[in-house]
Amino acid sequence: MSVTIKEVAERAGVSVATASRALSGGRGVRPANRERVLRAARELEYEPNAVAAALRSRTTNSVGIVVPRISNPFFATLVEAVEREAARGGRGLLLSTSRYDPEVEAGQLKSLLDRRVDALIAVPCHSERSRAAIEAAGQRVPTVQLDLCLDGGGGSWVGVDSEAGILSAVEHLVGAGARTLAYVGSEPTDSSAQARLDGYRGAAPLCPGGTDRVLLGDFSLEWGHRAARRLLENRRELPEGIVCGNDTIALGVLRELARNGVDVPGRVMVTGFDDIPFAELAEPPLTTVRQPLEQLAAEAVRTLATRLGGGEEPHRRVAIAPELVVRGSTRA
Amino acid sequence: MSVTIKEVAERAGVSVATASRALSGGRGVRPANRERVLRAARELEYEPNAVAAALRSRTTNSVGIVVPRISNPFFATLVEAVEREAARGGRGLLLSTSRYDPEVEAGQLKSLLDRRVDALIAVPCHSERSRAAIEAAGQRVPTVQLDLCLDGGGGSWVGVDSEAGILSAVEHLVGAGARTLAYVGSEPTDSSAQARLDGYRGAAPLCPGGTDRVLLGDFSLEWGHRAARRLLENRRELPEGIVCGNDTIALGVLRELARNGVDVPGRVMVTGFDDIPFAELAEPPLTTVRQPLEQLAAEAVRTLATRLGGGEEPHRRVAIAPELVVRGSTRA
DNA sequence: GACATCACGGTAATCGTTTACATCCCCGGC
DNA sequence: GCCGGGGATGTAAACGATTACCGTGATGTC
Repeated sequence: MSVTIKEVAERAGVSVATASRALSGGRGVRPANRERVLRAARELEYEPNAVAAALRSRTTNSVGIVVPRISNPFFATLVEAVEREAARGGRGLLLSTSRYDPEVEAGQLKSLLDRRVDALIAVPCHSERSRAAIEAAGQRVPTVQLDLCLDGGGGSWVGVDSEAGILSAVEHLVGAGARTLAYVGSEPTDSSAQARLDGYRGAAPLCPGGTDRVLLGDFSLEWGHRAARRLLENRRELPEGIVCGNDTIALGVLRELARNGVDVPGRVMVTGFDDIPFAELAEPPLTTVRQPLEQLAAEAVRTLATRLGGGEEPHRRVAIAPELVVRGSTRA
Repeated sequence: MSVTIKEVAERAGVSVATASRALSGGRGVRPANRERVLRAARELEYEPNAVAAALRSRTTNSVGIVVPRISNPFFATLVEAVEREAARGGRGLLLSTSRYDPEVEAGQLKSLLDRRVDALIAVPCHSERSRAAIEAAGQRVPTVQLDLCLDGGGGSWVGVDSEAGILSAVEHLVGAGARTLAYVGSEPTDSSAQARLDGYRGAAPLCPGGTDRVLLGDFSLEWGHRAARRLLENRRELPEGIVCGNDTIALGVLRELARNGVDVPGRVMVTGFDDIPFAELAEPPLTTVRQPLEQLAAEAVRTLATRLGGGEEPHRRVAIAPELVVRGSTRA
């Protein structure tokens, strides 16, 4: 069917060994021979069979990634950055989604391992029920947890320093004059939700007034709506600053406040977390904690690369400090 | 290193051939032997090497996809749907991005072919300069163009019926009382831009008043802003309906109109195209033409599946009719 | 001139499966 | 009792590269 290295070798008048050497790097081959091989390959329109190469060399030049979903812009951007980083190193990216189901996630990981990816990047969809599969994978190939991580740590991880991010949001709100705060976030079912909540509780003392209103639901727009309605029940006690666990919640909150004629940022200031693309399109544009996605992806791939380079490195845990992006939903 | 089928066969007391047959389907193996093989595999924690299987069987059970970018929510959703569809069939998904660069796109396609994907799905980033690479790929494996397509057709394609979509938007606007229309879209550098523009021109006669204002730029928010400013220059000639080439443009237009105190939908009605997630979060929520992404993905995979099934089918071109979603930016 | 060294190139083993083909056995029909 | 057929199994040849190992000739050194 397709032309093999054997035919290239024949046409160039050398052995397959020499042809192989010439085609991959060309070290230890006389320039004249190298040229003849390359020309023969070109003339025959030779297309190397990466599968065969992978079998023999025991490396597929590919990395697998499993994320909860791609339609979430946050993960999409992350995947894009990882893809670019991988492509730069000549590696392919095998993408899977877990749909927030640990069983599916385990199956996807297994499938990726069967396909012999050189390394794995995973966003564990559950801080406990993802453990078995991810640790098993870590036994077989370099594996790094991205963004979320397993409870209790264990294995490499690259993510953002959520506590620091929330802290900067709280500092900003207090600095801008907010005397009372509330937190609207998600139940701590994953490590980010947990860390953000911890961050809020840790930063609360900075605010002299009240900070005791903590509403926990999930990371959805609807929860933002509901939480805002709850805060609006007693108009007088409406906090002057609302720290949200992510941008989606914050957009929900903003919307509900607008519907009820509450002035943002005049009466209430709102902050989000992530800096999804719509954050700056909101009305008013949302002040938020930006996730340094490019950096996260680059760091994740770098972590894997050093592990692939043969170093039996100890596990790394990298927390990158995020940056506060101030927009119209808070006063400067 | 890892356990091979040979060891499984030994433990089960059969030949590797029988072990292989038992592990894949189990047809032509006595139930007793089948059981013993499966048990041995379980006990040894055998993990099949998909690379070796792929080499011998000449099929990798994987499909490649190349899209311009994944951070675009439209493509992200598409990729997600394709991933789900592929996973359902036990196939892996190799993801690449072209970053709207035909050269990069060609390189990615070649890399995927080297990896011997069974089939390819591509969103050609340029209607002409993508041609060579995509046609070359089509020679080697079943290939389907998704969403966008090459100029002049050729090869299989699955996408949305843009003309019909724009037509339904125009009909809706006219039905809601708009007497003058304008179109804000992208220069026809890709097939969708072209089809939507054609759609507008085709539908224009439905509107008794003027429809001659056609502003062409690119598919960006900024272009939406600029185009709206241009329309606002002469306030009296502001059209009563603005048909936008996609949602991003429409959001830009909405925003600029809001800044200038124009009542939407009272004075002007606006429609988008795509139905990206933020469309319903806009203020007012955007009436738009929804792309049936799940259907597109399913249809694309189905197209490939029939081609993989051995059928030397002629090329298929499938245009799915989109659905108009009416929201607050137009009057019902 | 002898010998160690070195760069290059060829032969063949190898990676872990699938599968073509041969073999064997059992059964039923005549 | 013989033969044909079919199902289960084993043997071994692929699949298409990489690479361990060895041979060869050139070169350098003494």
